[in-house]
Amino acid sequence: MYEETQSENELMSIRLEKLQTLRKKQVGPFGQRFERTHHAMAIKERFAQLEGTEVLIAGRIMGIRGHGKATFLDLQDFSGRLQVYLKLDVVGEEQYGLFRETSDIGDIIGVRGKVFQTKRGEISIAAEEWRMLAKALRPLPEKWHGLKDVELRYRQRYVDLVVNPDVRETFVMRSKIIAAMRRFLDERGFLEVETPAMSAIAGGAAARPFITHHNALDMDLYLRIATELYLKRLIVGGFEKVYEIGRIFRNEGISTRHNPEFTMLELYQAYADYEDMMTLTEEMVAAIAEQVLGKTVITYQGREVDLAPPWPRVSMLSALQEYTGVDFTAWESDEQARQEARRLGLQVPDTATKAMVLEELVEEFVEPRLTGPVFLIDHPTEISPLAKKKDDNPDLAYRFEPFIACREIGNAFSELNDPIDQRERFEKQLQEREKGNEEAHAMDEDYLRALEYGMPPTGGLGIGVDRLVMLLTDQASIRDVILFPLLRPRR
RNA sequence: GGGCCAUUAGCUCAGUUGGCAGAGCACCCGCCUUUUAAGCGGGGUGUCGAUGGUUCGAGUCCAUCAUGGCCCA
Repeated sequence: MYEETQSENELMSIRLEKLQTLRKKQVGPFGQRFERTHHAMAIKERFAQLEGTEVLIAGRIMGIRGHGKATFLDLQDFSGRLQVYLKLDVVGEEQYGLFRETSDIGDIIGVRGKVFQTKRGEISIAAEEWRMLAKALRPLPEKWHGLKDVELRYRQRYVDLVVNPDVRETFVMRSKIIAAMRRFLDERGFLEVETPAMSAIAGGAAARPFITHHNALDMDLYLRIATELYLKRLIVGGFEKVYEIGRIFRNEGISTRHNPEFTMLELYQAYADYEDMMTLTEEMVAAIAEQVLGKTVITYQGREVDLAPPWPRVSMLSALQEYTGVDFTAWESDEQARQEARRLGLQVPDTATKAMVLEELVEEFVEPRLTGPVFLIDHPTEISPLAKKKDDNPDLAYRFEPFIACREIGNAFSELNDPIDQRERFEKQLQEREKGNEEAHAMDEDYLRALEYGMPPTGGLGIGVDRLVMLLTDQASIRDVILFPLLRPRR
């Protein structure tokens, strides 16, 4: 893909010749700073005041319409597009000729001129002077179909962003969503912190980590799979409300919902519980939607969802029973669980445990029904090794997962702050690991030591930021909300 | 990991039953001083993803591989 064909070479060599022409005329094809007075959109919006005044704008040429001794161009900057009218009489023969001789669609130029409106009503700049700021050596994709090839769009996102305005808009939205999230949390007294992305133990989630190596210490390090255990150490240390919006790395497959590196919000609030986290979640998501979209009713892939609180709470096991007739509490063995799954037409490996079967069943039969915003609550303790057991039923944990449009967007619980119980849970996870479950939790002695100093009762919440962005921007693939998603290197 | 689909010009795409490789935009040359998918006249710029195979002949049929997409695990 990156090697050039004959004709691509020809297209580029024509542009290189134009670049040489610019050099010969002692006009640099790659300019210096250019002081703009306005963005394109500002000129359109404030035309009434600006008409007749001189402005300086800069941007990429997205269209050229030549008319002999006059030329129209479309100049695109971050705000939008504006037409520039280049007339031989006004700019003079030399400047006009140079433009016709050396410029192409894709070039970045600066223009000084007066604001006016054409006969047809198009707000434009009548150029008095133009300057090449960056000569483009490669041609842009076609002007009205843009760049459609999905692979090229991801591999050459810079081109995608130049020619597909909706892509640019999605990433602007992403930025606004994260800014709104920060604002919401900051206003509530949460402190933003940063914890290690590399450490000797990767904990806080059930996932396989990436391994890297530190040369000076001659030791392997893991990239984090969650920020959880460090953030809770900070609660031990006396921070009462903390959050981190951080890059997480999980060594797993790639799909429309998974990228090996992604962004997660995790927050912890001392003296709170999962009920508080549910309230916080619904208020935060609704507030973000309100700030970014101006409303709480969103449409995701053709389905309308209202994010306004409160969101219903649905117990995981009762939902399962309702939709499948299965009673998890009646399972006495892994074998029985597997039989139930197979009876319902699900393929499960012979090594599947009760917990694994439960997760399969929920994914298959419950999640597709969770259209509205809803909290799926009270997960079995054995699949929630960091969550506090329920007082009235130790087999269940104070845990929930928020679902919007059938998609899990987070995970939260009343944090387990009993170091003795936590040690037992870790030990169980170790047994899992010995049985071959590579996603089982690692033992973290230092985390246990921290709990042994005493952690207040704490509510914790994790939100998949990319998935939230997908929902609010109505994108079907996580790759459409990550600027540079992971792809196999070409060749 | 498995199934299905895609890969043809810089971009977006046609390509019939196996019979000379096509269009639009972009690009090049000429004309054109308020156009806007500007227009008019002329020009095709290609390792048909790669490698094998079948065939007198392969973009087209077969096999393998590569990359991507969708679905499943």
